[in-house]
Amino acid sequence: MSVCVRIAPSPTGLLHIGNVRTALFNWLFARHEGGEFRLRIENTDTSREVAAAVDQIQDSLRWLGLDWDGPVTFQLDRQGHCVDEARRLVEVGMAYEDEGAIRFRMPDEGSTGWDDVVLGRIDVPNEELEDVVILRSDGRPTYNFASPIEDALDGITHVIRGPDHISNTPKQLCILRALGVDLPVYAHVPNVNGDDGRKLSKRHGAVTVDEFRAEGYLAAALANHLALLGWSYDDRTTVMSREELVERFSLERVGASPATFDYAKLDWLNGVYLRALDREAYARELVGFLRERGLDWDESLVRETVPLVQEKIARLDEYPSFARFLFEEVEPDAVALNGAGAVLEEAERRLATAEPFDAGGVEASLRRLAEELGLSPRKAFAPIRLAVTGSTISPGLFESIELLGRERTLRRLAAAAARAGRPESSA
RNA sequence: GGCGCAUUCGUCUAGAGGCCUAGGACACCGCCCUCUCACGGCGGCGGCACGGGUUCGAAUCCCGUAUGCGCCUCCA
Repeated sequence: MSVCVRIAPSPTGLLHIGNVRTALFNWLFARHEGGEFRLRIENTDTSREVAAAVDQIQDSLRWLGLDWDGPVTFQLDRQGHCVDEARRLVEVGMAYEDEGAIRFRMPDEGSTGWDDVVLGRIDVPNEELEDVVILRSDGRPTYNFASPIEDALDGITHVIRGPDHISNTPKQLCILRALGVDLPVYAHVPNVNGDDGRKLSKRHGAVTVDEFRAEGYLAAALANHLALLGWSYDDRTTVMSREELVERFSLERVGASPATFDYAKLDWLNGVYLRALDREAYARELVGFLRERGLDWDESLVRETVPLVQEKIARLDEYPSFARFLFEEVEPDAVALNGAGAVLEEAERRLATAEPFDAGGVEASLRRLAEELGLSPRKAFAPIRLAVTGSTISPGLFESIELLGRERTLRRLAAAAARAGRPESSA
């Protein structure tokens, strides 16, 4: 039988990364099995906020590459069916009216259990199961009724969801049995927590897909990292492409204990992905990122900087501060420049005539300068870097100067020299 | 409070009774490379929550304790 899974977020806000991880597991499982992955929105009203959240959810899934099969379905659209089923259960005596609402009659004896793919066998004594409300007095079905019915309607074969649903499962199982439909397989995957062991929230850092995207993470890196939260392929494989994840994923290897989201590891992984990109792909990601940031820096120059920054930054959002000097004027800290006047003037004098004015030519010229002034390269280049890039941290100095061009370089060196003063006159 | 689930280095994890002197990765520390920052290389620190069993043998099985989380809504 072909596999069919679903992700069923409620449109109450932006897609939380924990739900995204669960969505990813569903998607990986479906793709691995050659089955279907569906998107169902558990909406209970049709307000404008809901419509916006629905778009948001779809954008997030699409950006991550989690494509779904078939149309997006809405819980609200199938209320009628749920109501019919509730009435039917009342007619056959498996449910009863209680002050206007309808409750499902849970069995009193025996137990209800299932073989959870992740947790193993779980059995719950039926006496602990309350007669749950399946239809509210206003006629709307409740979650514990609508959700399993829709799963049945959609032909869901595997319900892969968060652990907060474990105690709902026996109730849903009883309802499904009363309805006489096929039972799905359940897999309750563990939570993703913040570093304090609690639910991941804003104060831990980015929590929605949008936020990760805005911080310059690559979709493939995020997906890779998320996949490793609660699942692993073996004892040594960390970096896996989307294709490899699909090929290797299995529910059997999903662990039972909750994971803590490790931002530092994501940064490292993102760097790995960023460095692996070819120049064109990197440029595309970078240009797209800057555009979303609202930075209208010259695209062709941005593209030229790729070789200078690719190995240096782990997140795209590090780019602006790292390469700003190529697009905007700089203001080196005068105190840090103090006493470097001689070096700066000499650098200006030599670079005025250095040929060719490319990274190699500039490097040869500046190294000679350092040697002749009796300075270590480190010492000699520090003030030059500061004068030219405005920072003590920058891409390679010589490549940066080449890109900046002779004219702007000389101007910055002169301006810095004027503010720097001579070593003996430093105050 | 009741019920449920979980518990291996700081973090993600490997481990399905002997392969474990518990492996890998991130982080951290040190050294090397080096024009800064990164990258890369080498090395180091560091863990089976606790207590009882079972067994010739337990990180692995059982029981209990502790801790964390979840559910106990006419929320989803």
